[in-house]
Amino acid sequence: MPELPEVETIKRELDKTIVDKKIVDVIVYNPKVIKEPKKEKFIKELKNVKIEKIIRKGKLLILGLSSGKFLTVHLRMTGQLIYPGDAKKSRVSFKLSNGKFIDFNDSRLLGELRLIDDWQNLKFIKELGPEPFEINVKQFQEMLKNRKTKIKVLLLDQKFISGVGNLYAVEALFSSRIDPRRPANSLSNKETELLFKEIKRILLLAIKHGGSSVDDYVKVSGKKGDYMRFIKVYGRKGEKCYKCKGKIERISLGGRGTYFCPNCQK
DNA sequence: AATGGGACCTGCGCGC
DNA sequence: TGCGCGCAGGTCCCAT
Repeated sequence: MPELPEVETIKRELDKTIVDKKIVDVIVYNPKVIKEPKKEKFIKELKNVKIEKIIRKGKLLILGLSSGKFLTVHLRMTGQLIYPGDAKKSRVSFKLSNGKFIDFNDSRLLGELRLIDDWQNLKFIKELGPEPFEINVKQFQEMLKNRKTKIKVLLLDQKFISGVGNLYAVEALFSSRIDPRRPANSLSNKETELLFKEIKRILLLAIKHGGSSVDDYVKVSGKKGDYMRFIKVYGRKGEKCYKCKGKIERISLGGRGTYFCPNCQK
């Protein structure tokens, strides 16, 4: 699932491949993924427009265009951006001035494309919490102080902190040895400090390795990320904990699958 | 504020 | 083998 490291990986690849290229045509195979404006206007306003820069905010990609508008891309679960694409099984394909395509694939159709005047006015952006790299440990501790929500659920809340998804939340809690069910305000200063450090360490390590290809995520090149070999608990229900040889359990928290080692995480 | 549920979606893996 | 079902998770939305 694309989280901050996966989206950042894509951002960096787009910087190298499609920035400064012009969109000459837009082919819409499934208009469902276009949230605004309507398909016809979407196509018309993207033609003959240059892609000037790529911005990432949390898990959202924002393409700055020469028209002054912005194309936002949220991959949700199964979205992919592929370059060069084949414009065959995509949902929307953008033909560039060099004749190549950048494809937006999305098997589950949960992804979102928007062509808008000002991305900073998006509700999603206005409500977005800070990224872990934008705050210090004191601020993180302050944010947790009065929250009774389970720590795992809070880490997934993009309004609280942005960029962390299910996989990295679970991994950070494991390496911090914190039980995901603990109320956020029950964590000691020492624990919150460790957790904060581990979140940042794991996100950075995952960026370094091009993200985790556990579901549909692939890089813009179509190649898989390489973080899977660092995964300690995610998806390992019933398997042996690498640390204590105990059994990894899977429970549901906030409707999300949550993997942890009951022996190591207290 | 916390919590739990459904909705959106489709492909996959499971049990029978 | 084939089929139906539940589940996967990011986000929004609603009810309590």
